[in-house]
Amino acid sequence: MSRNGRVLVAMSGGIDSSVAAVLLHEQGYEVVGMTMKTWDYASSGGTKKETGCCSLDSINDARAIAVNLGFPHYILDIREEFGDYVINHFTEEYIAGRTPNPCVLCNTHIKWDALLRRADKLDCEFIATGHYANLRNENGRFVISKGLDENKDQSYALWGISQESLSRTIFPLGHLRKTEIREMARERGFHDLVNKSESYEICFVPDNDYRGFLKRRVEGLEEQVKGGEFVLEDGTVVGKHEGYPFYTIGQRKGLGIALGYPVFVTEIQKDKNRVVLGTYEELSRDGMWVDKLNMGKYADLKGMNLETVTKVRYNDHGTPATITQIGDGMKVLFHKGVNAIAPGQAAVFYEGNDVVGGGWIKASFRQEQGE
RNA sequence: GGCCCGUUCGUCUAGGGGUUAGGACGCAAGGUUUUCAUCCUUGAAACAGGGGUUCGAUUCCCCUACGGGCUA
Repeated sequence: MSRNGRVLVAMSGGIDSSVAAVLLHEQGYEVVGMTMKTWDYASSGGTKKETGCCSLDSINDARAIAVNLGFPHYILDIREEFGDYVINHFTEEYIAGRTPNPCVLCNTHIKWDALLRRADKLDCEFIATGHYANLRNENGRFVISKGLDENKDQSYALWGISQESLSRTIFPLGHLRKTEIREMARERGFHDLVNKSESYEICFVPDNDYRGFLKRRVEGLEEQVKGGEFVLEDGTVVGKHEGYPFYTIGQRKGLGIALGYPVFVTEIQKDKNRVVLGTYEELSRDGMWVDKLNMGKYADLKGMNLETVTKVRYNDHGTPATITQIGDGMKVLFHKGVNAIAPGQAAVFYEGNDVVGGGWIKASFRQEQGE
């Protein structure tokens, strides 16, 4: 029955990873299911019941699929390593005045490593996830490319995974559309999955209130930073804020500032505890510096320019940009202005549908200030 | 102390004897989204108070309160 080998499938309990497991099973892989527990909801202080990927319900949902199809299912407890690395990084970044992306960080440094280690113990050659992305081997490189379903494409979240990890990874859903996934689940009688609402919050912030989480987690933070000033780009003070860590560049909602026109956070000045506000036009930047690169399609771009479409956020459509590798960092020059570049978020470079690589945004600049 | 002007959603305002009192920003709720955000849709929300005139007053008139201009 193991025509294709053994594969460890990361199952969150949601429809996507469940269908991924089902498909691999039907394709003749010897499937082993694995649900990761990254966080204990009891300790995050929220009052809402568990809804995320690590809840008891989710684990049971994943297990039910495994039982139904007759393959083994395990729970992988990575609370310790996840908490130390991802959550500490998360709070440190906000305190540093940046905007972290814990999901990408987890994929890059925790999830794949943890899965592969467990895969080794269970004699699995491969691991698989329910991400909407494709993967191919070309010129000795493993190249991630966008999922077929443009609206669901998740390649952005995967830029940080090492070549070595990718060499053992399968994305069974990359060539499918969400509507097809739903249809497959329905055909196979998994009606609960079809109706299950998807969870979008950070897995360790189940009530979706990251500000509350930060306040609970960092002793004295709230008192220390509250009462800073909102200023316009010309320095005019227009109000008081809750503290610089509670804002992100590009943010509009929750400022409580009514000037007659919409204003956005354009800059966070940590040292002065100031949050700079500006118009939509004032959010625009011409380029940025990206570091901690992980290259995908090409091993190295040193000494050459590459035309790409670069995303600065998960949900960004991407903007044409010329990228130039300088040392271990990348200089990105956009062909037109890009709004709301937030240091701490990930930048991902695309060539067509292929992920060239990515890194963490260090700083953005306007043309006259660049170079 | 005399003579003028102003007071409309939380904010800035449009309007003007019969209007569902309009808009922008803010706020709230949904939608989109494995981060934070953005974006989209919908919603709640006001005529300073008291008297008149009138079929009818937020609008016209008169007082009271709070704000701006020449004069002793």
